[in-house]
Amino acid sequence: MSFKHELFAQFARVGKALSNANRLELLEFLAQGERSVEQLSKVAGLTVANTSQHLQQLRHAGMVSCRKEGLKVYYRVSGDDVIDLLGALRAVAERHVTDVQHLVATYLTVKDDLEPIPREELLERVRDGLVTVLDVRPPEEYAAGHVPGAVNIPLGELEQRLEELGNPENENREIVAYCRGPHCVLAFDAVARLRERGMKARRLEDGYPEWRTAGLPVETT
Amino acid sequence: MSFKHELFAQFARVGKALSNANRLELLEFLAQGERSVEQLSKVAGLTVANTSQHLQQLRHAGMVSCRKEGLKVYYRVSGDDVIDLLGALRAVAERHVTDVQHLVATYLTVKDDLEPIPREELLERVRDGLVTVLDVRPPEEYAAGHVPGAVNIPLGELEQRLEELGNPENENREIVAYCRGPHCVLAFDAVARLRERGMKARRLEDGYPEWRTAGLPVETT
DNA sequence: ATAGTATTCAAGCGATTAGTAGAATACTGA
DNA sequence: TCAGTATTCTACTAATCGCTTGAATACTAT
Repeated sequence: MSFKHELFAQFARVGKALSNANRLELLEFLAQGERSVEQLSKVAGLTVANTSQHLQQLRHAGMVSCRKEGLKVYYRVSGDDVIDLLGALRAVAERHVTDVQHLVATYLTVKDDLEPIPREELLERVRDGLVTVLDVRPPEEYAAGHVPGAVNIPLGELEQRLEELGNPENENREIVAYCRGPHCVLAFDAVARLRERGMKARRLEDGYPEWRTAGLPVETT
Repeated sequence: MSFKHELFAQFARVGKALSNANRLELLEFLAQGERSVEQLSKVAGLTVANTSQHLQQLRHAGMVSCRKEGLKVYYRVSGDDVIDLLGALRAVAERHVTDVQHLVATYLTVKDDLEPIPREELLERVRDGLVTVLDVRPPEEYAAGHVPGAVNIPLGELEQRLEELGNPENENREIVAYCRGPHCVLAFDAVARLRERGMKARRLEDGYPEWRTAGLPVETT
């Protein structure tokens, strides 16, 4: 009978790792690919020491692994099952925590208007050459892996680099934007801006990590 | 940008619900079906007040719902996505927390010897009438739902009621036992005992909640 | 060696959490 | 109405958690 108790205690250790907003944010960044402690601390707005401590908690919970290269230590999620877990967590929060629905409704009012496109559908259209895929994440994240054929224009440079997207002969070609995940605001923003310019733009239903773990093809460099 | 932070804070609320061993145990029982506060407190070995408090935390995280009937309040998981989340948590713990592997190896040394059978395979064999399915959970849980055609013999009564399983004309008929979930010891025990008697017994890979949420047929009463 | 950099460790604080115990609430049946 | 029962609420304590600060470690380049 103590076996059972021990087992639940170990499961709870993984649960604990998920019980803090900053750790979840770190995990989401790690889901994009390998990152150093310093990068992570910047992006999450935490001190380096604090970030390091969170990362070690995640490591004890078996959710991330690390590798040392020279001075730097690079962390990564330790398997696709971790990304699945994050997805399941998100799903429950979205469906059952009314505050999340409220938040999403408040900040992403245009959510339904953006007509998100499912992964499989996008893949088909890419194969048929019907769409231009736009990756609005920072170049480092794009370099670590992206949807095949996607054009990388970080959100901040979108306005200046519009011509990279447009095909003069076919100005109504559809653009599908994606970013880090289903709640990342980058893609929402991009679609809104493109539409302001009269372009036909939609959003991928989720982000790059989900694309990759779904076993769909990816491209690097 | 505060949107993002708020969102992670809400996800963390769900994570917090998963961060305590007792709450996870309560959730596992709830995954079997509806239960009153008193039942839950008994089975988890907690005081009623404490159980009630845990349940309310789970409710605020949107993981359980409740319904009042007369004096009693019945709790239940608020959707199949919650069961998926528990499964994902278990999967990560099993694959990455070495202590879990150690625990399982120590207490369930026979795990591999029991040749667990996957859900789909069992369903086929049941259809072909090749196996006898044995549900070793308590009668209340059996009544709330079980694998079609399964015989219910709680573990404690197994030795006395062996004849309900055996077919005199075909003593080598295979028996597949299942219980609450992949780490519940009931089915392990049952298989071990049946094998001691020279019977051909195996274990279902996971338990009843997983069977049900996989969309496989269930039977009640 | 030495200086510089990335990360981890250790100690300490305020805030949060798990649990207990006892009172309060809500409902049922006599 | 009143007694009995299931659940929830309200303090309260001990333990844990998140974060900060400053020192320690590990590695690189000069």
